[in-house]
Amino acid sequence: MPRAGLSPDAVVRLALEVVDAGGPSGFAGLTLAKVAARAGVAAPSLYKHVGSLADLRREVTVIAVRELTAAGTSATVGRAGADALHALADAWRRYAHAHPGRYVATQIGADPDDPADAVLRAAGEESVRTVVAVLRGFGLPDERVVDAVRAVRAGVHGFVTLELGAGFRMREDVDQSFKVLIDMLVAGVAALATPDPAQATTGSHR
Amino acid sequence: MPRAGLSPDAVVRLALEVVDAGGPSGFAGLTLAKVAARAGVAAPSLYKHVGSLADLRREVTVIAVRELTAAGTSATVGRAGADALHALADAWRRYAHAHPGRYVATQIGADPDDPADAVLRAAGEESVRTVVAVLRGFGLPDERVVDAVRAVRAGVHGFVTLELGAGFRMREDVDQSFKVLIDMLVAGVAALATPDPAQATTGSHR
DNA sequence: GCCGTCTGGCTAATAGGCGTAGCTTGCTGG
DNA sequence: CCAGCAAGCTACGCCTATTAGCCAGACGGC
Repeated sequence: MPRAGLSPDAVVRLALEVVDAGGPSGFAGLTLAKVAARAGVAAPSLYKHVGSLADLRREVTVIAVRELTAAGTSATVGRAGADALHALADAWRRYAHAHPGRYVATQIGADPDDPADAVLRAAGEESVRTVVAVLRGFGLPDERVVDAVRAVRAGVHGFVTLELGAGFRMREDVDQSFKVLIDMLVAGVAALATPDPAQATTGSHR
Repeated sequence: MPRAGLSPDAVVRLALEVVDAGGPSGFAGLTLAKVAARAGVAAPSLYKHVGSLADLRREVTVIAVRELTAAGTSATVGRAGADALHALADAWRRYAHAHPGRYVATQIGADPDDPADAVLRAAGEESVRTVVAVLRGFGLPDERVVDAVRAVRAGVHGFVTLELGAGFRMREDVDQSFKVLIDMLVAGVAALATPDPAQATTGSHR
């Protein structure tokens, strides 16, 4: 009969704890039963605060996406060009290392048709906006921006995903490999900005 | 009392059907119950042919990895350099489009310590070997090969993952964006091969 | 041709997950 | 002070995986 004093926000906070406690598979291991146990409450009681497990997962995802976005923006403030892009990529990877479960949550795509995913869609677009802002510094023609954004997202996300999934042996060299990848992306984006295809990799930005 | 005539291989075949029928989430939706239904058999009967759901998933993963490897090798035979790398990347992406469920299965990382994952580990290494072979054509110094392999894997895998996960709006331009990304990787790998950097950005620390 | 054994099915049952229904009780606004 | 709302609870239904134990068909040895 003692009230546990839960609230929707408190439940989400506990869910984040569960995700964080589970390592890279923390998001997959997020379960109402675990949240309830952490709250000291029977599982069905959670439905007074949350619509469903799917809802809870979505809320966790939104928070993770926003945190990732914030990490990117705060890392790139006052920087431009290659410097900013490196900072953005490093910030993303640091976030993934610090919160692997939340980073995995980030990978969840929003259903374009589901109204319940509207907030998540907005969060994702906000995140893309950061990348666009960083790439603006390269002076890309408008029709190439989308390609550059996708390349950067794909490269960083793919690298981090492989890394978290234990896809790499030789752990010591991973930092170096990441730097090489980002250098490739920087050079590639810079090349996209120069309409003359003869000479690539001229680091001129704008 | 009529025998269904199952066998371990037949069960795996049915599992692949379930995965294929489920689209990008087919691998996540792989369940013993579904396999049993497809086999016309009660779920516990499957244990006569398969150790557990985890075992079945691993077998599916191994097959998917081998198929992906085969797609890559057959696409690159007789090609070299940028041509081969484009062919490899395209082959991977085509495989992911043709078998999204199996491609997702491919992402499962092998546990380096689990003996049960030995076959999966071997399959993954075989796959990496294809990439190494393709990159050999660029004349990379040995100590850069690992960086190049990781960059290529990360880029292609990240792109395809985002694409399958509905991470891209404006679906029409995706092919173009992929080509741009692969061009970046090709140029980046080529730049890695030339030790004289007019502008190689091999910069700050370690 | 027959018998024994092996094996591939089955049902029953356990354990754990999500989610719903309906009850009870503590807290709070008037 | 009390009525009602809200936050707990238990009990239940349905879905998973997995184990245990039973039974009958098929096949090898004689």
